[in-house]
Amino acid sequence: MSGERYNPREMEPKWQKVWDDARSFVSSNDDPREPYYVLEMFPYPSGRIHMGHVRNYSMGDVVARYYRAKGRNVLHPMGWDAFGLPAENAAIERGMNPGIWTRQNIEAMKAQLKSMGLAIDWTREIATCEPDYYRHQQAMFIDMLAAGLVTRKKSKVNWDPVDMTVLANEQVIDGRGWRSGAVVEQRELTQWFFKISDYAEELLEALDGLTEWPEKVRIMQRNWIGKSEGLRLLFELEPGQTTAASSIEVFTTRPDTIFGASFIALSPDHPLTSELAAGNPALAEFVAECHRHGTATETLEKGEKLGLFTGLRVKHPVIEGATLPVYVANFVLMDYGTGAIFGCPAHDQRDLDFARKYDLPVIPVVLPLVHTEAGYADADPDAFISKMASETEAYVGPGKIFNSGFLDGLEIEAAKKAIAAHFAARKVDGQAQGTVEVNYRLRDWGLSRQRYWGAPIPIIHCEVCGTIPVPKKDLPVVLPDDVSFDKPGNALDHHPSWKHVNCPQCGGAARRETDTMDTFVDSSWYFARFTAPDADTPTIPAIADRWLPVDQYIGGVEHAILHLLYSRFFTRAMKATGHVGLDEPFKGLFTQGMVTHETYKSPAGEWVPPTEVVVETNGEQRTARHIRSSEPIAIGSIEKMSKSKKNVVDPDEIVASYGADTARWFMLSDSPPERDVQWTEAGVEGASRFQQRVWRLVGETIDLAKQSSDIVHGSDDDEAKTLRKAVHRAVHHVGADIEGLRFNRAVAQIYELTNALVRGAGLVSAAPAARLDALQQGVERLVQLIAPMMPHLAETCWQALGKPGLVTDAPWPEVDPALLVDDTVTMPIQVNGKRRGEITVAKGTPAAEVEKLVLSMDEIARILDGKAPKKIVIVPDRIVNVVV
RNA sequence: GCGGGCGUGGUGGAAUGGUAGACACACCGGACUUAAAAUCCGGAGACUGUAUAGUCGUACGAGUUCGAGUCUCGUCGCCCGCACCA
Repeated sequence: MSGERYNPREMEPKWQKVWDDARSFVSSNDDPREPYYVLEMFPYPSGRIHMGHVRNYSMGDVVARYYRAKGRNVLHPMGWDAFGLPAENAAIERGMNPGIWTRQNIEAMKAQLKSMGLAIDWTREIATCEPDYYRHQQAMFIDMLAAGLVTRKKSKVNWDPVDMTVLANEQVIDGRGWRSGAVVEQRELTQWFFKISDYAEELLEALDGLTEWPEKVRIMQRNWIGKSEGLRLLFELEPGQTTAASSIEVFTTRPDTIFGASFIALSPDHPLTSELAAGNPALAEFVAECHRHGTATETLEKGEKLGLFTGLRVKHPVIEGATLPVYVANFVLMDYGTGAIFGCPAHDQRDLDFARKYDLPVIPVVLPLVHTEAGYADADPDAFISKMASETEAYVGPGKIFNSGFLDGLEIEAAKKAIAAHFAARKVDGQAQGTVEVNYRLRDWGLSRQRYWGAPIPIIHCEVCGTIPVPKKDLPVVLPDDVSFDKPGNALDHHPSWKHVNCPQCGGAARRETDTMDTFVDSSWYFARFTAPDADTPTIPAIADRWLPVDQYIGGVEHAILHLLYSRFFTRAMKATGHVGLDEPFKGLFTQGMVTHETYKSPAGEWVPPTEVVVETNGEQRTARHIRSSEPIAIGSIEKMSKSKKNVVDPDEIVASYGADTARWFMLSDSPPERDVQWTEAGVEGASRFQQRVWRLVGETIDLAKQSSDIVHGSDDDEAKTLRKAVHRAVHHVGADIEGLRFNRAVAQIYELTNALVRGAGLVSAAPAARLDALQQGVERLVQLIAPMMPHLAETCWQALGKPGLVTDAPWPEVDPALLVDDTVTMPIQVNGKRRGEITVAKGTPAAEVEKLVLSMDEIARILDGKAPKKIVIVPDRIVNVVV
């Protein structure tokens, strides 16, 4: 049988059918074995899989197949994140119904995924656009509403005045609508929110427990939640002003710099600003100006600070008789803190920029430490004050408070405490002037989308009864199929009859909510639905709790914040409403890198796809030309595969020409999985060659066994022993590397083992009785090691070797610990830290004996040249270092 | 600006503080072949014209250590995330 090439095109569909028929990857909720849940982020059904999917699902599949072999009850499901804008765009551009378009895409992508030979339990497949899925989401929304986890409030949206539609943030490009090009306006709509901010502290604290998450993702979430501790502080208005208000409340994290305050600034959206603008045309114009610039990126990037004096003045809270001017400033945000600040220019960069522009006082109150010959010392106050008088950089470092009355001499933290106590004891408008407060950057999660293709929010608006949830017995609220997209705006809203219903409470005429849910809601619980995909309730809590949390979740970093944070919140909300019994959905998280490719450009400057380019290597030189026209092609930089740069490689074509195993193997080899991988023709060729190499090795082994069918196996000779050791080492390391998701290292181990086995096969004929058994066993183990990565090849080899059953069902090989250790060890010998030789001794040789041996060595004596060693460091079994 | 990460041969990358460059790709040489492909064997960090020898070498500069790619400090460069959050 040797000499015959392995044909993946023939074998891959064959084995896929065998696994299907045997229901190999269907997992049972009743299986008593220890569960293991591995999940890759489910795809949006765009219609075609891309190399990023291949990489993502290859990794998950290795984990799934490995833990199956280790005897765990593995859950490895797949579904579709099927709601979202592209379906509506297809409807508008091609006149296709979003549902039909989406379901066609799902079928096409499913076929592609199946051709990869993934160990997926397809019986649990779910698509978020199906009423069977979103009815449960609607039910949970109602539960969460009842539990006080949902609220309704006004919020701004991006409004495209030409298309008459609400735009998502990513549809706003440089302040204009992506389709119409019209300048986008901000409009206020009443929308639904999940009260995720109520969980800010808990979501923050629980991050510490997610030890199997990348540190990077945890930091990103921590920053996103953005906890800060500060003081709410009331500033009394001077009497006789143009407003009825008597005070302004600000939030600050630097109350210690209060003696350095030189102005108050209000957000353009502050209620007091609106009140004042009503009687002040210049201010009204300024506020309008700020709104126009609000979305324009140039303003943000330049960061120009603009403000307008309101004419109001407040009393300085700690300097008797002093007052501060009140400005409206473009850089003050309404939705953080109180929408008003006090400015201390000396110690805040923004405030300093503002002060320089409007010529406001700069009063230093924190004295930095300076480095002197004697060490660190306080800076000279007068010198610092005169330096700051013309300085353009604020001092934000540590130091001692000065220039600040009763705070003088305190460190910053102590001063914060002292000033907080001071203001807590004083009263303004009958309340404490200052209150310590913790603030979070995290806002509530607005889930309303003015879109057709999403899960309907199950609410009915009644003129009489108000906002009424749809009774659970009436769920699901199903999207109508007969919609048209010829009018701009929300097709659901335009539907002639859908929204007209009777109020479930009073029976009178009422109106359905026509907003649908953010698709992030869909993806915030699908992992739980997989545990009981046919249940009549959203979950079966006992079953969900047995599988969850997901042991290993794998996906792109682009979801590091929103999807993962929302899922963490939603799991808590599901717990609060009795749908699961746990807080954290994902125990282990892994974020894989992107797939990149070289870019190519024609002389005309157009991007050229790799399929139309021939790359030629001439020594060190690489040149490219067009496959048809032969015109020279410029080889450009390596970029993430994207349609716009045309540097994409279609997985279908790779599977058709090289087979799924080759694509999978290449995705796993070489590059560490968390880093970007570069797709290269040479790399794929190499993967394909390795596949053939394994196949030849198997064939050769079978031939050797046939030729030696009459020999009696004797005991191992040294070659056989060496081979067995190599095998056990490889089994050990590959297992550990897969568990640690170091697939590239697992691959390297397998290469090494293959090299050893090929060499071993060449040595069998000389002594078959002593060596054949070791080879055969080694090749069998090799097949098992590659099975999680190249499962089709592995099955073919397994069968050829005459092994019963499927390698997919074979238990992971056991490691004999005795074969992992050598009885001798080679220790390098260093002289003054430089390697000068080595010595091979029995393992565990005592240091004293090693020292004697080393000093008696000629080469060492030569290097020492008669000098006596000052010290000899010996780490047993590791290294010798002679210090002269 | 703030936060995080990274910097190792021609390339992707290995290396619990202990022999730097495993493994692979590309390259070069040889074998087989009429020839090519495929395959097999071998070479290879740089420099010292030779190499069983030596020197240098993990972005750069210091430091800790018997010993540093790995730890500490500083500099430079690249990448990512957040970005007027008071």
